[in-house]
Amino acid sequence: MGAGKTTPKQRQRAPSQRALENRARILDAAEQVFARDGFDGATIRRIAELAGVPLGLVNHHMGSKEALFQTVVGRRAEELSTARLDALDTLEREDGVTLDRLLGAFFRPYLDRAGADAKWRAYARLVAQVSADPTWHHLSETYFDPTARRFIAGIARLYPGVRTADVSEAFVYSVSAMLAYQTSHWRIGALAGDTGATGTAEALIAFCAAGINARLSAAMPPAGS
Amino acid sequence: MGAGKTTPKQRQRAPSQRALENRARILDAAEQVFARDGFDGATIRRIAELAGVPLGLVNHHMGSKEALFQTVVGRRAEELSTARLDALDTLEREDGVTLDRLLGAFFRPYLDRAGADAKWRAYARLVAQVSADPTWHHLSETYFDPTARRFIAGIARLYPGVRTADVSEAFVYSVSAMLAYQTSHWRIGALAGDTGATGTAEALIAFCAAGINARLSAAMPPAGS
DNA sequence: GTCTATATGTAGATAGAC
DNA sequence: GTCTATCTACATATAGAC
Repeated sequence: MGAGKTTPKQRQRAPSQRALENRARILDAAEQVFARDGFDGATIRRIAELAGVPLGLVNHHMGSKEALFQTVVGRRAEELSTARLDALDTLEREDGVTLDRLLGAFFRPYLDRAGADAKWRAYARLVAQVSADPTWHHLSETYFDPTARRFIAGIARLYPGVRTADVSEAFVYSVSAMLAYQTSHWRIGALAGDTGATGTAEALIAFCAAGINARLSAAMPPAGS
Repeated sequence: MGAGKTTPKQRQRAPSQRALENRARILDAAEQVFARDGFDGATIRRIAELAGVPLGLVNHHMGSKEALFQTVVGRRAEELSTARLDALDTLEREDGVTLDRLLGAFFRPYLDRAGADAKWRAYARLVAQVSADPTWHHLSETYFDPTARRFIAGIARLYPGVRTADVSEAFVYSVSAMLAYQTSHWRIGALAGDTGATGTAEALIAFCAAGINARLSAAMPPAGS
């Protein structure tokens, strides 16, 4: 196996800084295009064009369109899950779990990032697509469900005797509200004549905490009876 | 202009019962395919195949793919808006407006139909697509916003002095919760280990009414301050 | 009104030069 | 590793026979 002359131990492949840069540019561009046009509406050509790389590089670095989508989603989902679980761990370690704080631990890692970075705002549209489309259920299972189950269990502990299905329902309502603000704030503006700013973390937490509490506190009869 | 022999006054076009049937079958098939695959993922070919009509008939009867989508959405949206506004009119005429009843007037016309008919369940996925995608904002403006504004005004009247933007925000959260149940109940099942039934109208109203009340009652400082 | 055949464009993916 | 040229498939839409 011929050793390189200038860099002795470089047996197989050099990372090549340009390759890494191109990879990152493709991921960023794909995120933007997938968020705007949806998975089916997006084209590899637009992604390559926006990234400023030749068309062939996209498939070369990322594989199929579907694999690229999963990579794009997974990259941010993993950062987010880590932050959320860290916040939850801290709460539980300090024995300070309340519904408000628990929702804050789930919402704020995303809302903080979305407030500061347009790339994270685009990510909400990706998640909304995955959540609404059973085709992507394996992505939900891999990236979202394990974290969601920890928070659902945390909420259930606050309401002894409650059914997990009811907690899951209320939790999905809450997540949908968070996503709805990110994906539909253009519609909120259209519906409201005034221009008051909306969408603070506090407003969202107030809405969801009250909703969850009402849904789980009430002696609501099982749906079937 | 030769008059027909057998049917004298048939100057321009007969409705032709088969044509009407084909039109209806195409609309139903389109609704199903658009709901399952999304606008971009759907193909005219699948729609024609599912409807059992030749490919050319779809464009002939419905025009472009985009026009077909709008027809599909509009058909149900108009029935729904009528039912919702009727219920609201009745409430206001009888001076019996409460937040719970108002949400019931908005939610029940849809939930009743969705509970009885799979076609209405598919419609939720169409609405979710329209709501999440600014590309379709003209559809929202035409079919959804006028009705939504009436309900937002009704809620605002219950909370004197509240900002319309805040009511709109809480209303969009609520609608998203309704849509989320229809589009993501597969995920609720996956998240909950148990199999308890969920998704009653009462559960949804309890969640949203409490959330809206908390969001609008609290002396929440404007987001900017 | 109904249906077949096809025009025209564009998609994802890849083979092979550099 | 990078990039160009291209293969193959399938999309919407329509022209024109019946």
